[in-house]
Amino acid sequence: MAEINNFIKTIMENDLASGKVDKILTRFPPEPNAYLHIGHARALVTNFELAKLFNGKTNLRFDDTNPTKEDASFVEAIKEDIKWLGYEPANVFFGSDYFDETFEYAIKLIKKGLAYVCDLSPEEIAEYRGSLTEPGRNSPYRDRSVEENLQLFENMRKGMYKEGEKTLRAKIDMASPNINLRDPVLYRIIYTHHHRQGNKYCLYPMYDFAHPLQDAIEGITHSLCSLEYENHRPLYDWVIENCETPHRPQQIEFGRLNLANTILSKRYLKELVEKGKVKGYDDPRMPTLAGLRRRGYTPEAIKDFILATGLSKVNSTVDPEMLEHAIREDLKLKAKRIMAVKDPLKIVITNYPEGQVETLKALNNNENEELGYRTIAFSKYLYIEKEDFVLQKPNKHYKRLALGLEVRLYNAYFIKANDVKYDENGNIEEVYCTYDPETLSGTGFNERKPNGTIGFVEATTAKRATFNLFEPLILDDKVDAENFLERLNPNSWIQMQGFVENQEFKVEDRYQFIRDGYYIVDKDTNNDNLIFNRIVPLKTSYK
RNA sequence: AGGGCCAUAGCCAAGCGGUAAGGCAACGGACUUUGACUCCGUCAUUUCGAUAGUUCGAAUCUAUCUGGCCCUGCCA
Repeated sequence: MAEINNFIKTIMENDLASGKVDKILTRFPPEPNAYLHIGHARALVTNFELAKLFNGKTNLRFDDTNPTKEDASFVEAIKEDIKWLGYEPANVFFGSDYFDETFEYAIKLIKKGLAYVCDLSPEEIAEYRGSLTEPGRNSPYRDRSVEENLQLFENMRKGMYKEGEKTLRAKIDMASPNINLRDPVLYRIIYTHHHRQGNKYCLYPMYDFAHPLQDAIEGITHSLCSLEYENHRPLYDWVIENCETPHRPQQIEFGRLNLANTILSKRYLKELVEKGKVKGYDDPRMPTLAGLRRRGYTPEAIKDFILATGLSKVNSTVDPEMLEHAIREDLKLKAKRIMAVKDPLKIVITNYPEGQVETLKALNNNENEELGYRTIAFSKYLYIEKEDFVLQKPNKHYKRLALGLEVRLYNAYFIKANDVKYDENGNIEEVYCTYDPETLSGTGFNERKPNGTIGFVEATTAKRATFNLFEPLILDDKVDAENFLERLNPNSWIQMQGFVENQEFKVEDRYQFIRDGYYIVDKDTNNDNLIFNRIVPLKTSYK
């Protein structure tokens, strides 16, 4: 696996060396309101790998402070993705389990005169906040006494007010150039059933108040988050400072990861699913971890990809080629090479005895002999890929079959194409070839060079199979989120019916089909319905 | 425009005052029972967004400028 090296690692090294911290404790804090996607994998892998590097630990913490957006089903999906990647959180916590403790800290702020109950409506709060260029004005409720605030806050907790009627606000600075510091709301009233707490609370802390406290309570040393929270760090620090938490975590921001030509935002992934443009969050075309898993990506490939792309203080848009490279690299030595024909063309070996089926020994992976051998069939009747035959060699770079040319059938013999038979529509129906028994693979035959090597399957023993090929959902270079639905690739899922050699296939086994790509046996596969999903095509370079 | 952050090749990304790592992609070539893999080679020196300065020496320090991202939810 690639080595982890980034500015956060340096910060941790320094903090450890200076004695600022004596162990590393990170946390991965998803809000349970969406499926994890490849972009989230950066935060996930970074938090776990960095902690692991320093023999530290990582907590999984569901940031569930807004019951109107969250759902328990996402909790399970997120847990499963993390487990799939091979990470085991030291603890699984829920931000909402700290509500009582968080509440006590709010009381403390009120007593210190640093928080007050405000009766302004949402519109009024916005108006009083000022603008980017103009300072805000103090709320008329800013100077309520500590006693009155305490009483009102208690009433809020008891459910004596309607939603939106009152908030608890921090008393900081309405003239701050950082708008997050203009008396931010700490608590709001919400009467919605919470996925974990039920109807126990009607008072919910805002992210800006809850998050630093959650980090402090758990003893998080380095709280990693994305760039857009940089403006919130002064508030994060204010909360930690003024709540006088025993432990003081530090927030560090890094750039988000995007994939070129891929839409990653929650809102749009949700739209794809809800409008039926894909078959669900685990549709193999989706950039979700569930989708990539279904597609056949391995956890190792995902992790390698994340580490290979690194991270810095810029939001990066990485070329999907890098992800594809990671999965090819991982499967290279692991996947057996077998033969399949997605679009069959029948071959008749005219000098091969009718009715005879020969068994040949084939190496499972020419780069890794440990994967052993299997047997494949050969006879007078074979299938090859339609695109591997043309009547006449089109150019000197063409390395496949044509009339008068000889090619090697992978794992088998040289065959030479002599004639073709057309059907009533004028399409090529069969190709008549002769084979040379001297040229069997593995015998070291070296008298002449064939015009390339192609795959084949023996026709009488072959298994029928369905091949699913996937193209990016969106092909444009610039993904305009506003009207992406209209520009979805109509051919993003291509299905082909063909044949594979006669082997036993288990669900989720991965193979390399010679001269084509890496495939996984789909979970819907059964005895009479073999389904292969193409994980990624092989690299090709036609000249 | 008030504030914050960022800027190194087509895409990522090291570098932290001593003379531009690495990966992906691309391009030559060798090898080959996969046009794959592997191997060899090329790929920033009017060079680190631009300009000016400090210094024996600057991608690294300073100033100014330019460009990009984020911030006016009782979202996270």
